Amino acid sequence: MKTKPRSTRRRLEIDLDDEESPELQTSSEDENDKCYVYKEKSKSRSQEPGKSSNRRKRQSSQGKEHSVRRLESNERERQRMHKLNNAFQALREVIPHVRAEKKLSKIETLTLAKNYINTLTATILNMSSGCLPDVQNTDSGGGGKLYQHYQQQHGEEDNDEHLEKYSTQIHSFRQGS
DNA sequence: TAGGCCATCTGGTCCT
DNA sequence: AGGACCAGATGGCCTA
Repeated sequence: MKTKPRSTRRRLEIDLDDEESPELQTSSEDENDKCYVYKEKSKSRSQEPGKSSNRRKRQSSQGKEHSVRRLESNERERQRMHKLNNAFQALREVIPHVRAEKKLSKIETLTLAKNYINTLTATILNMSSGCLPDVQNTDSGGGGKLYQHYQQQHGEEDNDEHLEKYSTQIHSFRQGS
């Protein structure tokens, strides 16, 4: 269980008057929700040959303006990631799975979703086999296009394989892999 | 304690 | 030009 909201876990607090101390410091104000002060991260990247000095020069020449833009950019990136996480959550809610007491990870969510879609597609094709609409005369999609697309993606695979695969996967997640 | 998962920061690149 | 997107880095939390 995650006891602490992660959204407020770390925040950049750039001291606009001090740009020359590349180090990580902890704020002692709140021990329960530590707020880290990142002066400069990603050392390995900034030490790439030919790049480090340019970045340093640019930052010191533009100083505060750069820092302000960085903060705005960080905020937008957080919002973007929050949207992405909301989408993951929405996906989790529509995927049937057995491990309801534990949240699916992102990779589990994507993998299950893919196999769930395959299973549904296979089921639909099984149900509609023998009465597929004429592909040539339909331009609005429907079973024909679905069938075409499915065949392109899966060739001659047995439809039942997907149900079996999905079912197996659900059980492996159940066992907490 | 190691490993998995995650949030956040960051600089580069793409797109509008 | 500025925002969106991406991938790498980092460090915190949790569980086996």
